[in-house]
Amino acid sequence: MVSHDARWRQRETSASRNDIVIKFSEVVKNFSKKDPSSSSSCVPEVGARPRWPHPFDYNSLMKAFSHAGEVEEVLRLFREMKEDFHCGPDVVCYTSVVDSLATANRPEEAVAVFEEMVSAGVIPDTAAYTVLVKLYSCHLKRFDSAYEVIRWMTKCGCVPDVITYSTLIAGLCWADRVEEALGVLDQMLEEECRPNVHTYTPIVQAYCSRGRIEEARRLVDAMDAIGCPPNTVTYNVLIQALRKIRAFDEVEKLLKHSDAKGWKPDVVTYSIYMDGLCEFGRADKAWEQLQVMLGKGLRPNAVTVNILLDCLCRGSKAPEAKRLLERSAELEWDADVVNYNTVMSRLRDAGKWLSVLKLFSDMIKKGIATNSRTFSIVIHSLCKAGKLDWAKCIFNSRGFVANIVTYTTLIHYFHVAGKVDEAHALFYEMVEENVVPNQITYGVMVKCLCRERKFLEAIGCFYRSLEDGFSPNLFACLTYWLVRGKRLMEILSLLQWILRQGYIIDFCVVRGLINAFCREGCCQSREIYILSHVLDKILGTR
DNA sequence: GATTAGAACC
Repeated sequence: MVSHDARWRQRETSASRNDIVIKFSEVVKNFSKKDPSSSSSCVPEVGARPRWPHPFDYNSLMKAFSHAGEVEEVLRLFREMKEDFHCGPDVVCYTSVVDSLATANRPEEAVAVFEEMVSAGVIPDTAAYTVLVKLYSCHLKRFDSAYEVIRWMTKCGCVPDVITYSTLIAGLCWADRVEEALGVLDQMLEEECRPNVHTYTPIVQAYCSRGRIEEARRLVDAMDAIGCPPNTVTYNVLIQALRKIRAFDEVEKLLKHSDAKGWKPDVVTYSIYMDGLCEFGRADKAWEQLQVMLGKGLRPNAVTVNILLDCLCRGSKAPEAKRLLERSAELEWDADVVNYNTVMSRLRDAGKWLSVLKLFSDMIKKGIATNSRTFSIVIHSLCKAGKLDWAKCIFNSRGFVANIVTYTTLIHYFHVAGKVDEAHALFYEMVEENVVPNQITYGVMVKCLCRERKFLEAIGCFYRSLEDGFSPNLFACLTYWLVRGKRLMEILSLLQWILRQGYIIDFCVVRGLINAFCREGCCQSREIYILSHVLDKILGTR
């Protein structure tokens, strides 16, 4: 069965499927009918049209699926290549698969495929080892292993190149180990491996994200001096940092001198700048930048449009944002699902459920693929307006993909409306549908059960939530309700159990408990004794 | 003809 999450991802990536189909048709042109009885060789005769898909073809397809985040398709093609066509993957194909798995955060499988390549007698090249470095450095932050891969590849006669080192440096920078990254840069220079703009930009970014703007500025200037001029991406990183500290004059200065410095601001540059202007209440100036962009022949993309729509919504102009979205085709804006979700969520917050429904209908008419987030916004909007029946009706409609947020929203509103049975039924349906409850869902359920004075069930629900880790907030919520229900003995045994498990009860939990006890007036005879015992347990004073 | 590195919105 396909999980909800996977179905959600399919919707999220539906736009990129078109690209895949185009690439697939190009590849298919090179394929003739599969003939399992003929020779298994995949190498065409000289001058003959290839009868079998070549590793090139497989690799093009695998890259397209990998780019769209469809790792299962990549793996299916990889298996097909090995089993159906008996055409052993070469180092390039193995590298694509390892990279795809690493990017999809499936490290064990990535390493297993790499090992399979070595066992199959395929010799890894620099690109293959670099993907392993990326896995350990950028994804797992296991730098000892990343260094080990570099030593190992060198021993095998494979020289690490500028990409290998830049990848390692990027990982170190993201892990806030800038000084160590600078050490790697020195090592590169010692080995006469010339750094490029990809090597320096992550370092500029690390300085920027830690507020070390002056060092970032100096490095950008130094890059020019050492013959590795910063490019648009480097400047975008710097501009993002300047925008955060509201140094808009400096951003203007950088843009003004861009020609002289040899770089061209792109749609990302203007989007960053406009987003900063919007965030700090300078919407008019942001819209001016849109004109500047258009004047340079740069078309706003979906991200730019989103920044502007969000800007309107923040300025209490959500209805205006809605009108722009509805006219997006005429304005030649490529409105996407995120744009609609942004405006719809703001309209939902403003209680404009009818406008939310109108935009939802507009999306469907325009053929813009909706996703779970869209449905959650629509459902939430209807629930907020007290239209639970309509919400349930849309929820039950065909083609609807509910996720954890949708379920939790509905459960919450059923609970608030006192429709406890429906709330419970949805919770069980969710579990049956393999949608895993999160701490927010458990919080709603605990409240729901406690309101009905089903304290033991609420405690059971809390124990179940521990599969997802201990949440002090959820624990505080449960104990608050137990105090209100005067279930002091239950609190005591729960606390004993929690402390035995080694979970940490923080200050917020203790304060919440004390407040709850005070509110309930638990200061008489036997109760005050139990209360004192409970507090001693928490504070470890007995 | 294919493989490895950096930036913006929700």
